[in-house]
Amino acid sequence: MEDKYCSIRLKNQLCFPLYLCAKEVTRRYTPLLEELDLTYTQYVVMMYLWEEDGCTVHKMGEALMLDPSTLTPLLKKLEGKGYITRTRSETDERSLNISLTETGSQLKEAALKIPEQMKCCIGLTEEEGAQLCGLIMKVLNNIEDSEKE
Amino acid sequence: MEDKYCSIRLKNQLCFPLYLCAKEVTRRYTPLLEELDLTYTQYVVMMYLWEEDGCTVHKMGEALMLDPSTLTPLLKKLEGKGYITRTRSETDERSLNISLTETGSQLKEAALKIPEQMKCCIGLTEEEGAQLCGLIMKVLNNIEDSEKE
DNA sequence: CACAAATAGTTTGTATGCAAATATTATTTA
DNA sequence: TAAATAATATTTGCATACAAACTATTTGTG
Repeated sequence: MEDKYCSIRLKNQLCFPLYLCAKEVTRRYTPLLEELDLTYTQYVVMMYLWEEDGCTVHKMGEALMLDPSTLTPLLKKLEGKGYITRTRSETDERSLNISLTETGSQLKEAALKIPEQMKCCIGLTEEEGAQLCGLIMKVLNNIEDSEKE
Repeated sequence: MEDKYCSIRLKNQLCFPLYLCAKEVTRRYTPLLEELDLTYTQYVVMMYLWEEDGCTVHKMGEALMLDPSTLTPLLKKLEGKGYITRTRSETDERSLNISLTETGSQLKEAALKIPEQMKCCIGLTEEEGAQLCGLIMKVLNNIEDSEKE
């Protein structure tokens, strides 16, 4: 006999393990990042800055898909730690330039060990990782598309 | 020439698209769940209750991997909406029994349309979905194992 | 040029999430 | 059985996240 409510059973939702996995991976980062005095999101922001030093809040938000209202307090915290500076752009007073301090820049060295440690925790082969990443990107793209509808 | 900092580049992190994907999927649920007056996490809790009515906070937390300190305020909100009741267990005064009200139970009907709508947004084939789910479960298990170390 | 519209950040309000500390009740053990 | 321990939920503190409202600045337009 077919269960009418089959579709709404927790174990039939893809979203739930996805949600759990992201949450647990993030949680697993926490103790590793303690040494750098960074939270997970702060770590992501720093990774972005190590590649795009001097960007604006807006550009960072686009790249990381983070709302400016999420970034503002987070960037102030990073400024408080002495990792970045926040200065109004001279060419456009609306924009805020986010730049690494010497300390923030050098933190990159200490951060090098993090990916290695995490790779062990996640424990996928190169191939599985690529496969997972591909599927995730597909979902991400589909989600964005479905929003325009 | 090999880049020393290659491993720490944002695009080489598996965690980042995973984090983004979960976040975006959750965000995508929000407008759909508005009709049920539920947030995403509240929806997950309700799905659990539709299968495990009368459970305790502890048992729910184990199953959903949510801290009791996350569940307490959330369950109070669901109680405020009239979807559940929270009553001390008679056999063990430490435990709290979470039960669906008639309204909460009937909400299941309206919720039936949610998975269908989401499946479209996510846009994976049956096979891709299963593959993604398998990989995610593998990561989840590895993470948990790595914690015992 | 003046005013409307757009852009960039900030603030406020609501909802997670987890860790650590706390309170209460139940169980174990000496 | 009295004291120590364990189990369960709550409270507190901190850190995201996003939507909506707001401020300041810049750009587009009649």
